[in-house]
Amino acid sequence: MQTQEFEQRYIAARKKLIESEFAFLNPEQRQAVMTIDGPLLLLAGAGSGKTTVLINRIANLIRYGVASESDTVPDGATEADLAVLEAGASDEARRLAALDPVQPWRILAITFTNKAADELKTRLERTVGPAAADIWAQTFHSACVRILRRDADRLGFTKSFTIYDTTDSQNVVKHILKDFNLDEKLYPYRYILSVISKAKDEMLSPDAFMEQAKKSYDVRRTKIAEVYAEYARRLRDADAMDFDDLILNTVQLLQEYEDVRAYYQRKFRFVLVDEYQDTNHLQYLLARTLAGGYENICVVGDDDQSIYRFRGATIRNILEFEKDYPSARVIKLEQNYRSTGHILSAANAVIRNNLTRKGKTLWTAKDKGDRIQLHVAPNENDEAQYVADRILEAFSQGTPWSENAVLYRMNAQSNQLEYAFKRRGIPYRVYGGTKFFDRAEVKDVLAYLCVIANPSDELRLRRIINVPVRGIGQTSVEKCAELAARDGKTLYAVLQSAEQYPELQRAAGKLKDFAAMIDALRDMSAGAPLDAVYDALMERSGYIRALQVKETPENESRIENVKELKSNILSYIKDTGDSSLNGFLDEVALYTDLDSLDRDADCVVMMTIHSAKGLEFPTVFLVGAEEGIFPGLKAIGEQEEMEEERRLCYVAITRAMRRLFVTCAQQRMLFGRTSTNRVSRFVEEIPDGDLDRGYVPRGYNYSDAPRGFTQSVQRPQRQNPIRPVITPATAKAEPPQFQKGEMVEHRSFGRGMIVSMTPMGGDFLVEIAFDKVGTKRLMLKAAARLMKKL
DNA sequence: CGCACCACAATTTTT
DNA sequence: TTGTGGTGCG
Repeated sequence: MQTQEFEQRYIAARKKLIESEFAFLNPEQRQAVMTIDGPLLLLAGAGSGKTTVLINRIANLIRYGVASESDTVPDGATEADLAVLEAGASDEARRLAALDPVQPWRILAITFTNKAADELKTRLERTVGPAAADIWAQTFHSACVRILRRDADRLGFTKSFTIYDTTDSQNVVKHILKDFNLDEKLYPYRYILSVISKAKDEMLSPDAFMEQAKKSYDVRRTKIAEVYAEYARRLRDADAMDFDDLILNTVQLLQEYEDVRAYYQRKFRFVLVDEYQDTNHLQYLLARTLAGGYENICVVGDDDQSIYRFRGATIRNILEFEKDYPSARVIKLEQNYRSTGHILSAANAVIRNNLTRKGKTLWTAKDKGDRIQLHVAPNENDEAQYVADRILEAFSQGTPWSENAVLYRMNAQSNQLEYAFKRRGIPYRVYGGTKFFDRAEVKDVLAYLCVIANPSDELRLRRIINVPVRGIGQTSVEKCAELAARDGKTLYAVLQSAEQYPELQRAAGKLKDFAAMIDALRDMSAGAPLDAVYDALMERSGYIRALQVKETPENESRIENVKELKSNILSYIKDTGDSSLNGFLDEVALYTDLDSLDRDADCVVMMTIHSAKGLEFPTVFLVGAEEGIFPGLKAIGEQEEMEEERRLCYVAITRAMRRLFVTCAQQRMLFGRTSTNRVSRFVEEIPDGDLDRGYVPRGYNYSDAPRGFTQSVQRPQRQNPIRPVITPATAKAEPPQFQKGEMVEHRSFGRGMIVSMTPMGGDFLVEIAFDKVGTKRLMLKAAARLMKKL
């Protein structure tokens, strides 16, 4: 018999034990980890350790189940048990503390990026061990694919439907515009896609959208409705879904099919959503529906970091979470572990100017650190030089290149910086450039694989039907398409039975051969592992052979890329243990960022502020802080847009751990036009105490400053003493594996000779004369792993 | 059919 | 200014 006193002591001891397990967290973090039941909104400021909380919350669920909040005492509990619990941490005590532990497969943790999902998985693995493998830690899109692969046939797709990426969607729309004879000026495909995307977000079917458009008597909108309908039809015919469809169709599947909904709602006892401020309406619905069984939904977000409004993200989701879930509990994480005082104070001051926000103020236990350094350069060229100089200066004092990040509003701003870095031999890497999977040759091979998996995929079929050239011209393809339309077959089906069509007599043989090749590869893919299918594809299609015919450097790099794809396949098989074609294609379709930020390479990092979200760097350069650039022209005079820009600025500032430089140019040439800009209002919003304005030329708003002055001469001395400079000679320099005069083979630049080698910091600056791409200056440490001696 | 040249447009973009 | 996409010619 358990007395009331016994129960209370038992519950208290149990809670104390769990608390001690998470003693390394701060009180708010710990509270978040130990809050179990019902909806929970976690307002997590930048750098407040939200991923840590997410991980440990899951760990708590798996280890202790609902124990940290429950007032239930297990039936058979004895005095002896209590004694063990009260004695504190031991394996036995931990076992006793657990109450209804949550099975890992009943936890769904949704993120936005693959990077975030991967990080979550890796850290979960480290914290909870092998159990991590069963947790659904996925992106919105990959979770939807997983759900749809089971039941897509109920929606009229096959289970091996294809995923269209943005480029595919664009191509479909472009084709439709052409077929409909619509003027591209009046109907830009980008705009149309954004309208379609918005319609999907509101769950408006093409019919419903059309009805709405007709009611508005808007001719243009009515036309767009027709395009939308045709777009939907074509994707359906191709057995394809675009990114929005993945979410939309999942929501529809769950809404329309009681049994499917019940299955997932019973399955997911706990749902966690990361970056909740970036969810759009559909994603909100999805999360809400999936969590509909137990309503144990925990969302983590920061309204101040919502920067994807233009993509449909609505800050409403986070601002009104408490309305959506009246029983919701709210916990704010306001202690920042990333940035020093001045930086944080500046971030707070800037964001405070926004009206639409929940309101929270970050604080730090760190000291004030350096003030934010402002630099007003006469033009964008000097601005870039200033940045390069500061980085070089830091490097000579022992700071690795990779501790520096340069953030800008637009990709177009990176050029001048690249130029300045190249001239000084500063190794850098630009993120957000052309991605591996966007290369034409890679897309070709992937198109082959897509067609093998899904012959209805006409878009991709058309792409490769004559690549490499096999004598199937435009005319033949169009004729086939007409026949397909006439007989209500797919284009591919016409190819397969080409000999039956007298219209095709001349091309029939080639068409049939092509279809036979794809068919054979499909048969093979049913049994053989993917890498073998790839080899067979290369052999039978002659893709690489065709590239080898002409020995140009471009073709060589194309061959490299195609082969690189095979190593991607191999590592996919190795990582997942899955060697199916469909699995790999899903991965590729949803993975935009495979060559993601690798920490090994010691390079200065350059990217847009958008791509920097979620990252941190010891030193950050925020460049182009000018009215018209940041905030952008389009935001000036628009309240909501301006607030989004300000949030973007908040994100930028809070990326910096120890040092933040803000730069702007009085005159800037952008898109071939020179303009004179004032310093960004966001800079003016930073309190004087946190900002070192450096040297400000008289009348800095205008273009009358003397040209060609250099900042270092005219700027007053910094207040903080500059650390002694380590001369390159005294820095620890490893003996180089390479020597002057040697011939080397570089992975991207090819064959070359080392012309010079200059010690610099703990590294060497090498100059290599390449046969094909001319002389390049590289930092040896970074380059060495890409080179071998010849 | 492939390549060269010219016009045109250019926030941001997790999937 | 730079990159891309479309057109026209060899």
